[in-house]
Amino acid sequence: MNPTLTSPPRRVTIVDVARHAGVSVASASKVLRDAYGVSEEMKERVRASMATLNYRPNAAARGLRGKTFTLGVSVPDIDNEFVSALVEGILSVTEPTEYEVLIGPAGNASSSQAKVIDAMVDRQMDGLILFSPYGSADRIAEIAGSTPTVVVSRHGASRVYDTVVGDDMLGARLAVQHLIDQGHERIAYVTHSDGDQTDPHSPQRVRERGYREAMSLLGLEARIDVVPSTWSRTGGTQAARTLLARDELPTAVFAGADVAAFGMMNVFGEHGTRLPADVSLVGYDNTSVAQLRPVSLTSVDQDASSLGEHAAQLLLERIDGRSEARHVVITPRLEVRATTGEPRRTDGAAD
Amino acid sequence: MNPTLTSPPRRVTIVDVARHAGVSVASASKVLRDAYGVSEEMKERVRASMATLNYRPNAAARGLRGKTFTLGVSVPDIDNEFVSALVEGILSVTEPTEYEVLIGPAGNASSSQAKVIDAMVDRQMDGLILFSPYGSADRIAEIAGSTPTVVVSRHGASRVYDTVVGDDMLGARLAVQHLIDQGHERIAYVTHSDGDQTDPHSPQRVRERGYREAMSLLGLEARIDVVPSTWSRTGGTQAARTLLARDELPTAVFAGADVAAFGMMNVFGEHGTRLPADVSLVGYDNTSVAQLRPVSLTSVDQDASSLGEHAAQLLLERIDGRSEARHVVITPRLEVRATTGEPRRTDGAAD
DNA sequence: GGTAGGCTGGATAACGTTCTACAACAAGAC
DNA sequence: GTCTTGTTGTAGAACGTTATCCAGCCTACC
Repeated sequence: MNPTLTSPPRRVTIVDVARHAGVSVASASKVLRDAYGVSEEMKERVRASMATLNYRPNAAARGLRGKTFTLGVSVPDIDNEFVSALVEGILSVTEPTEYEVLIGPAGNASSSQAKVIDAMVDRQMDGLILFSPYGSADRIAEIAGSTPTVVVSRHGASRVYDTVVGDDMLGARLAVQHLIDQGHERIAYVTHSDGDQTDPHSPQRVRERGYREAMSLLGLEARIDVVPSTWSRTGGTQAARTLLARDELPTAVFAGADVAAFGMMNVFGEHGTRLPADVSLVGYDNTSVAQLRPVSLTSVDQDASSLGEHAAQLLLERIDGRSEARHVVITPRLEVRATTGEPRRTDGAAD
Repeated sequence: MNPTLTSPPRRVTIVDVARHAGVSVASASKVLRDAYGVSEEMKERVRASMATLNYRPNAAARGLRGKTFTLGVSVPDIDNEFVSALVEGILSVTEPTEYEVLIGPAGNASSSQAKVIDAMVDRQMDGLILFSPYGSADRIAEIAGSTPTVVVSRHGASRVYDTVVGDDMLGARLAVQHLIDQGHERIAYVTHSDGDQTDPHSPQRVRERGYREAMSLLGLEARIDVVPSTWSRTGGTQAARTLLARDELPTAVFAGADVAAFGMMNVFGEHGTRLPADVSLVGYDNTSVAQLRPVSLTSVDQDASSLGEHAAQLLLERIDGRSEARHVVITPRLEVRATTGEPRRTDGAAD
């Protein structure tokens, strides 16, 4: 069948298209790019040749001179419901465009994150969406200097890149307020202490500030109780074990992320600690697992999908040439479910 | 600071490295690639220059002649726990290598899948891992002809690409056998009917065959009951509604995927249908959500992470030059949890 | 009827790498 | 001393595209 039996048929290039249409390569390139200076008639002819030859431009070659039409999304772990929703939002915006989205699994170490981001830059991607990146703001700014960049879920505005964040201060306040409204006073906050501890712009730190502020505002500063852990299922199990090892369990726990809350649920379940009878639990992100009926976790919703849409929108604008920075803040909302209720009356005043 | 104030500093290229080290570009390229014909002394000198100049090769340019050191993983939806585990397995193998993994969100339509796969080929990726692809076997073979390819979770061996699959026949049999052992007879199977209906190699079809065979083998062919739906949370809710609308609920449901089972759990919960008292439920994939204590779904485990490891391993071998195809089958295992139990005695013989 | 200007189309030099072919040289064999 | 052989380094042509310039040609205007 194939004239040269051994090797696979060579890919059709723009040269083949040009020859087939009887025009120069330059002209073929022009119609491919919709550039100025080609007659309607020629456009049609070249387009027809592209179709019959089944031509697809080589993105690698394109990248060398022009654009790659590729957007990179770096995420710490894809094993995160929040990330799925975010990506879905991004895709809904990019789908009608000619851009392709590729996701880089960046891991939770700042070194592996840097590696993935570098890899995306090295592949000449046209734009980057970084989800909750660990690197220093300077490093991000440096990258943004050469490649349009939008940062998601990391506070701290910049002049050189755009940001899209949920209002984590408010989200934390909503969670704490809800618990206090129900009569809780001993409310613990489970934080994420991986990555860059000192970065005041990480969601975990901002949520912590929201928690502290809400507690203080309601006269509970003495009860402030921050449990260091990580926002993962295993982090949650560890945090729960830490709490259970104490003399007295707090009456409520605000886990900074749903995943951590899930880990805690497992441990509480094993120990016969009931939710919300023995302890109330609030998560963050309102992932689809939290919405599962057997789980029914009270959680702060920050509309990941809309975060993603905004991010993609901003990125496309950046690529189109916008140079002043924009910063979008999404307002979170508390979704009350079955894991929160009134505290058990422990001290004095029996039933 | 910057000599040319406006534009960002030009990237350092191999030409800069060569000049800095006082050698030719060709030689610099040789040490970069660890190619034959360079003295130790020169290697060191060039490596030093690369380090001081902070040189990173341009992957797009590399792709034009050599390799891009990029592996593409196409997945229908990343909002799938199984996929997360798969990717994790892949990364554990590729991490020590110089290859970078990028994930393409391919969606559930066969058109969008094709688009993503094309995009990866166009970007000159060195190898492809396709998870549960929809396209025809011919189309996949065509791609595999030009780019090393490993197909995951799609049965049907090929001479031109490798495959890694769970033994879905066996998995289905394990699930059905378990239910029958507990005394069930009216066991429904919820299948996925998106995509290519006629493809006998899709997991849904193979699991269906396993289900039918197990039922028949135990004399229950009259009870065979295949519920068409989709393997997603909403698919599950629809399937559950369909079942509830019948005169009589089956005593057990084998959902072909955990996600579908989750959707069903929600609906059953709303309707006061208890698990397993009123109906037993078995999933497939043993996702981490199934393992969550409040969920505790009985499920077939096919060790996604090991699937991923095998796939990555095979792909690296392919890239290294292996040309005969290899096909790996992973043996699944049933994980019994709280959603399965003896059927309620409905007919005759009261307590 | 000359010429300025607007359209079309094409030549051609990049872009940053790889890799083949070859040059230069040294060392050993006769 | 010449010839072979082996080692180390380099020139330079790809790879597939983009984008800048320039050459025709046609029209319209003086």
